[in-house]
Amino acid sequence: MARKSVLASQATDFPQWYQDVLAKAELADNGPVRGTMVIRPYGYSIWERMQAELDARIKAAGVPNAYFPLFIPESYLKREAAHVEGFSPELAVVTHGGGKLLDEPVVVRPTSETIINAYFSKWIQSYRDLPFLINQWANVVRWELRPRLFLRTTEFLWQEGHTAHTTESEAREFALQILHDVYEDFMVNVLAVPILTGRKTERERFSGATTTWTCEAMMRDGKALQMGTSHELGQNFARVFNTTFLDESGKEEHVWQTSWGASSRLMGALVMAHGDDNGLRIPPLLAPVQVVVLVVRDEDGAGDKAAAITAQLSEAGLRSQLDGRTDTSFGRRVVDWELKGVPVRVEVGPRELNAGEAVLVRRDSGTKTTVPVAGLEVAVRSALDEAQAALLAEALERRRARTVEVSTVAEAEEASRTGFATIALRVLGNDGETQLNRAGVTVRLLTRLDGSLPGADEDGPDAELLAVVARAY
RNA sequence: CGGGGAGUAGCGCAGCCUGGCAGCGCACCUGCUUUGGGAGCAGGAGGUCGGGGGUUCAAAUCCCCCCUCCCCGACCA
Repeated sequence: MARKSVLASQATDFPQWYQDVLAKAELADNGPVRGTMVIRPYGYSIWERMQAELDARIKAAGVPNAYFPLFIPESYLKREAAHVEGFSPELAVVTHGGGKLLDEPVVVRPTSETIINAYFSKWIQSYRDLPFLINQWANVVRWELRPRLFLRTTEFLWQEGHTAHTTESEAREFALQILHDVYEDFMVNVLAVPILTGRKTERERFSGATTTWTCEAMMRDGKALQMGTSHELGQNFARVFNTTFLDESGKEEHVWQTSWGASSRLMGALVMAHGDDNGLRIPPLLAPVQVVVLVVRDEDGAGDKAAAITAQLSEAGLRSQLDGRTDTSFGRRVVDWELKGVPVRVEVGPRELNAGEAVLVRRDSGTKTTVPVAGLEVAVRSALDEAQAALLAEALERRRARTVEVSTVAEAEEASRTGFATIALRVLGNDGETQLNRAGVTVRLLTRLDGSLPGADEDGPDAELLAVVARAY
């Protein structure tokens, strides 16, 4: 009964490990059309947890949900020059409908700024209507040249928020509020993934935005992943869609807008930020199943006892599940739950029964402790709390260890082989960014020297900014 | 689209060079024994060998064309 490895090891072949774990943990499969993805029930249950956590934060920011059409008139996209230029190569365009050639092709939304603005201009009349806030949960399509499950798929799931405000500063404030109170809070406190927040460089900015704010994290292979973005759109879309309002003095003004999104890519972040050679490690606050109860051997009523323990844990408010299988070897069952990353495992066998105990195993550390069944929920809860904190601490430490300050572009390129590099923007410059791009390295974000967010206009040769550069997914 | 690798059972692969009954491991089904870290034995089912064309008595194998997937780039959440 020697243990065989189920997954490729991360150190040997990280991309293979990623594919292995998606399959073995039953998260997703490739769809039949290149770049499409089937999200399996276990994977989807995790996504639903992400949705629930994000949605609650979005609502707390005062943004209600709505739904806009999948199909957008092609002409809408073409109105905003930078926007259409940014998206045209990745659009899916429908030319036929009902068996006939369409007069005007419709595009499958790559994002919904245009169609939402068409309705904002209809609904917004007065400063009294502002701020106008909308979020939608939807699928979008961007024809990808190089798809990867969750990280970059042709069709993906996301939420996209769209807001309109009376002033630029109010719009900026809102974009940053979403960045911090929705994205950063969720990513750090629920996903247990430490992130850097900052501003995108001009070439990394969203097509049609004036400023893009981003959340970037380091994966276990040292590469960066953009986990969410919040954009200031200025009046770009308002002008082309004529989204105006009458201000208090009766003057007609264009609204100032934001848009912001986080996608099913977060699933990839979860896998690559915490997963180890034994499978996923899901942070307890996110986990759809927080604790699984296993019957080691169904003797002396162990099966019944395990069911009772599961009920006990559920009643205590823990997301619990009983694995009552007895036709599969114990080792197999353990490996299954490790692959799925369930944070805590409770093992009940004849040995513990007599003593009124159970074995509690933490997935993140592998730590095993024997605890009394009476009050088990307290021990489980504290194990979950510790695991949540440990995953965040581990990820933070990895990022710290793999981030180096450099003072030349060549050093930045070298450091990007294993992690992040920070370099003064003044030293990097536009040419340095080009040079790094050629080597497959991008500027992930810009911050002030102390790591705080720069102003949206804090730019130019005088700005004392720091660039964080890395290879990215 | 450029460079590299690979398509053979659900998954992982051998067979191809040198043409001659389509195989192995895991998974699956049945039975028995098992169950404290991927159980054992016995029996069984499962294949247009990515697709099309060609050469040949005979093609997974040789030739031509096409398609798909993976890795590294260019586009991007």
